[in-house]
Amino acid sequence: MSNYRDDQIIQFAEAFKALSNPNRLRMFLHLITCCVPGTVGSFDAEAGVSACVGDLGRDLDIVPSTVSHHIKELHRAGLIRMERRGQKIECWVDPVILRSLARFFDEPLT
Amino acid sequence: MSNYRDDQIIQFAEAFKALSNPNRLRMFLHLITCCVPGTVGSFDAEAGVSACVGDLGRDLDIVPSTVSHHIKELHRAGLIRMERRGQKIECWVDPVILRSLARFFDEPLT
DNA sequence: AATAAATTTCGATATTATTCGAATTATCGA
DNA sequence: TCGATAATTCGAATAATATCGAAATTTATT
Repeated sequence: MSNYRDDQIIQFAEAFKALSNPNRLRMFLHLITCCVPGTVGSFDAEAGVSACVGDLGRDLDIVPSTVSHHIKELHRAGLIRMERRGQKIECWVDPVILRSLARFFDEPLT
Repeated sequence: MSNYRDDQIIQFAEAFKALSNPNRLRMFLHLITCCVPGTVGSFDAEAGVSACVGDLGRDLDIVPSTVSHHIKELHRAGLIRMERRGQKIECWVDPVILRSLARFFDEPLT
């Protein structure tokens, strides 16, 4: 039937579950648009381009502990990577899974 | 930030929610691979190529009422279309949303 | 009209998810 | 070392989801 193994299907389902929450999806889009996938945003406080946990929760009307929880979910699903830089923890989108998700929907059309 | 309006983000989140259940994702993949998106599968019982509700539940170890529920979810999320043909109800993938989902992940990479 | 096949609806239950607030940990700067 | 900032952990309340089985509906066949 499908070209994917069952464990791959499970993995895709996990990714979609992570993106099924509107707030998590907004965070993911924030990361996608604020910096080139695979890289953390440059630290320009003026331009407001950044990607730490606190920034991702801004404009979302949820408390920090909830933001933290959501980011952990995105990370568990393999969508983002995280790294501590001083007090802040930087996040960025994993370009590999982004590519595989694009192919997931693109392949059947080509 | 993102290129999408908030109502579009909500709509994407709905689509991802529908695909977040492994059984629903398998059904979706079944539809994608059994027939060209936008068309129902040809009715060749020999080849086993078809896309009615009963067929989608086969090999999935879930009862018909659960299959029906899942298909309704896929339909509510706008992922598939359905049409009655006699006793059976045929399903096929909506090519428009498939394209928009592909772009969702493809755009940031290009 | 009666039966069979395909699907849906409904109600129930068990599991999982969302979000909060309080308390805790980690790091930086004075 | 103290205080401030950033983030996490934990427990709890509420809401949503997945799945089943029984009963009902729709369509085709005899």
